[in-house]
Amino acid sequence: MFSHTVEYALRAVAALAEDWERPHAVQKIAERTKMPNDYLAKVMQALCRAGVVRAIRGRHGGYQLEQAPEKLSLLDVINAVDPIKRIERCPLGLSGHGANLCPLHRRLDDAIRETENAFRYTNLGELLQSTGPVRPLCPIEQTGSLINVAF
Amino acid sequence: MFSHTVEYALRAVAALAEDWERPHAVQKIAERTKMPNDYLAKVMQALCRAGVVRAIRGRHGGYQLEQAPEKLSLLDVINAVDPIKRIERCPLGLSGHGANLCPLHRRLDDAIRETENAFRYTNLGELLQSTGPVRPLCPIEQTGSLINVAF
DNA sequence: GCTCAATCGGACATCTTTGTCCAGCTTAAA
DNA sequence: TTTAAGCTGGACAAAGATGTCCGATTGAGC
Repeated sequence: MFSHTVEYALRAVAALAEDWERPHAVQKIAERTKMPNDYLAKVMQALCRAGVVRAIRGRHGGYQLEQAPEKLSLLDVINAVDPIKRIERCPLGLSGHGANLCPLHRRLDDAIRETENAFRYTNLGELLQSTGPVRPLCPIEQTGSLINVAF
Repeated sequence: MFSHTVEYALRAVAALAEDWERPHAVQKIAERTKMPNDYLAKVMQALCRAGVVRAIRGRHGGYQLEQAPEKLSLLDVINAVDPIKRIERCPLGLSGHGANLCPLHRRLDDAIRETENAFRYTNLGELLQSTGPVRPLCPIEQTGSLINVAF
């Protein structure tokens, strides 16, 4: 239901959010999040243009979140790379409807709106903090030991 | 959020549902629903293979719903052409997680599940019958007069 | 049996998404 | 000032989604 690009963007910001006040190189993020390096580079550029992350060029540069994870909603990230489009008007282009959708498109748009809201009201900070009965963080193997990361 | 193919499939079954006990030719459906004739033909074949509609070949043939509109959910239609995929396991392929999703993917999957349910519990019959304060059916111009159709 | 309307299904064209490659620019640090 | 790490952006390749075309096949009605 969501594009690869969205999935990648979310993984990337989740990785940045763990230590958001310093820059992380694309290559490091790519290793961490197991996605194609060069494609991630494009995604990061998009996130940068959208103001979600900041690019620090030059040696020891990289990308870092523009704001604290608590201030960044999942919807911000999604809309930065692959905006969720509500159904504004009759897709059949029937004249004289304006915003009056038929029952079918009303249902579809309702579902889109619910999804939009679910992501609007979830911020990155929550995801990092969340703990539950079932272990919430994915462990990842790194140089022999297990550490918790945010996906 | 939904593919063109899904949109087309839904329009098509909505058109069939209005008079579901007789076959409708692809060309008629295409005119009615304003979509490309030949592409619709492919979509209808998919719906047929999935058991949503029945094909009647030969002269005076066409497609008709396999069941009454009340028995067909929007999810049936969607899954016939472009299945909604839940997130079953960690997309990063991290070992040792099984069904334990991290908070990010849990959120994503929750949203997908909600969407799935919204469509699972809406049937075509409801859409045709629904009347509300705002006019629920799209009027479509046909040979000079206005008639109501289900989109 | 013949004809014609209609589906069937393969081939192909086009566009978008995803993924790759690389030369050039920027900047920290030696 | 030189070097190397790292982003920038253009070009391009591969794959999938969408759209088009057309001959083959089916079956109702004459």
